[in-house]
Amino acid sequence: MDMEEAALRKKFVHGKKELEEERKAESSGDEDYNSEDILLKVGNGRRGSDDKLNQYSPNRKDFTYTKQGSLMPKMEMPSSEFNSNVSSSSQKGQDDYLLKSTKAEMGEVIEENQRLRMHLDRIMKDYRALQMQFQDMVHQEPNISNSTISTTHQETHDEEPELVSLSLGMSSSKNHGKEKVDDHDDDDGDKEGLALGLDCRFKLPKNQENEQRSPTNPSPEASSGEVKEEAAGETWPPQKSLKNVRNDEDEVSQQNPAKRARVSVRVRCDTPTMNDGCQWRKYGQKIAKGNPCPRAYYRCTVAPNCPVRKQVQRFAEDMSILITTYEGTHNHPLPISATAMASTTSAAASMLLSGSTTSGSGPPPSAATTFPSTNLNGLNFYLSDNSKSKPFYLPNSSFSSSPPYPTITLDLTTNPNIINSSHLSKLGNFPPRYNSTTQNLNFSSLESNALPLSWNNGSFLNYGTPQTQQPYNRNQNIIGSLNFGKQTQETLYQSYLQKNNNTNNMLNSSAQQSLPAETIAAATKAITSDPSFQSALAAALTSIIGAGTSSATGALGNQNATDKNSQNLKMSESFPVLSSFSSSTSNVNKCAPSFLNSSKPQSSPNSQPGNLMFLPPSLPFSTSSNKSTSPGDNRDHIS
DNA sequence: CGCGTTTGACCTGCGC
DNA sequence: GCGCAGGTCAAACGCG
Repeated sequence: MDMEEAALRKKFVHGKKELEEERKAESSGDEDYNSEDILLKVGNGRRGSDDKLNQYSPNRKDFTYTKQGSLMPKMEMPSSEFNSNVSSSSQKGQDDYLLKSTKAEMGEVIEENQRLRMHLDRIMKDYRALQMQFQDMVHQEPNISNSTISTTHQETHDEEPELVSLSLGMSSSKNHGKEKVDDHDDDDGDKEGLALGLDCRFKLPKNQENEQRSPTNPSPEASSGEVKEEAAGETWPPQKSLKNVRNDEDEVSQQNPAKRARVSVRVRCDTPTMNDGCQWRKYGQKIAKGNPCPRAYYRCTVAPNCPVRKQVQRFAEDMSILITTYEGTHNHPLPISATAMASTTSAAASMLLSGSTTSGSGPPPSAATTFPSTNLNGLNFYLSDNSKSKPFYLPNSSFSSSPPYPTITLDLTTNPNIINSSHLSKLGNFPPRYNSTTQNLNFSSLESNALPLSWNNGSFLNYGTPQTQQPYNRNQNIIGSLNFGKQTQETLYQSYLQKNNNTNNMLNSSAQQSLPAETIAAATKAITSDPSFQSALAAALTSIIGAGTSSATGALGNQNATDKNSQNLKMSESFPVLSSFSSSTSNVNKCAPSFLNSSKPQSSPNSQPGNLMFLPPSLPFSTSSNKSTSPGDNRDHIS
């Protein structure tokens, strides 16, 4: 008995050791991934491996993850029994049973390990091949695209804008990829394969930023490394309001007549607005046609000249849904608390622009794009066009004339039924004048229909460190809420931004205005094949989840009592990053109620959501002056 | 008193 | 040209 047990243990340990050794051998290369990283990366672009990857889902009950990412069988018996402390004869029967079952599990584990090894090898090969492929494209395309992007923008300026809807965690998909997103991994991959700039210019002085802006690529953020909430090339204010624009902004606008993209974020939020980490000043409010709820206009006040504005409006048919539309490009570094949102929205926006200006003829930057559905880091990420699946939206519905700007909507509400085109149409032109072509992107997490994302009134991610927020002390309250490695996030985001330039250039260079259907297909390709977008999205999502796992010291506050009470994900549980989005609908997306809150006892209920309630009272940077730090603070009587 | 919000007026673009 | 609607301005107002 004991000998058998010992043999089993030895066998098991041996198998485990092999895995570890293999991992070491693989990590000895240029990249320092672990198996998780590799799986994740491959998951970015290769749909074909989804099923395989799913095997690693921590959701599996018979396996658990070790810190190193290796799979360990979940032993039914206590570890003490496994340590051959089987002296008691009364337990012999039980021990026999346990040993028998353990033996069987051991065999499974060994087989599993072997399979894993094979998969790992294959994945590594695929990944490197893709990496090389993309790298080649990145190196080859920029020159061409740089010379043509300006004209491309001109040519596409009048092209019919599209509304792209991004739905996070809304549909039930079957994919359960291994969803853990490893930021470092992304960084590495970006660095090597995507040539993403990792130089952090987050605080680049504005003049330098302008210098770094490529004349051919209007996106300030993309080149300057600033966080952008809008798509590349877009500039605020609209041409009609240029009279009030600063000179530098005028220059940008004039140089970049390219269409502007808007990013609309839809969140269930009980608070007037969601706190996205930026400071906003309300400058107007208006009743929009078709929506009894007034639309509020906010201007970014982080920097005096920041052209970024946003509109906040309640959803007409569901007042609990708050729609925030961002427009413009920040000309200043953003508070860390704002980078998460910014990265997500910028990714979406750039994707939108890329897709809208890309013809379907060109090969996607990377293989593995599957239309209309793609697995993105475990997110079922599919796009539906007018002719195909229409999960939640009814494209071509009641949108009126051609919208001035392409708009991408990030739908963080959990109820797919609510958000659909018919509802949109009743928003009262919010965004205004939307048009026919509606692209739907559903970042659905498998079985989950809810996204644990919550902005906590906006800042759903807080991974910053004080050092990075020097200019924005007011927002530092967020610090301490979720610190999971700012550098990783920043790097990743920077990488995304920089890479995005390349991608856009690439896409634009090959782009000609195309038919709507083609445009949709192109957008799909662009989206699904754009590792940067995936990375950015994954980063945002990961940060959320990662934050949740970390015992967020600070709260992401800003929730009203109701939100706070809302249940939340048990972040303490092990989860695969993206797959973990399976929260009940109720959890989802109330601005405040985020799972993030769950990690934090609502110690600091703040009547003013905008005020970074997150700050421990002791923190010096909290000031009362930021009354308007976020619209949430502002008493905009929306709804 | 300073700062932010409110709100009516104004500007602009678009469709008829 | 007119009307409508979105968007912005800026004086008035309120709050701390």
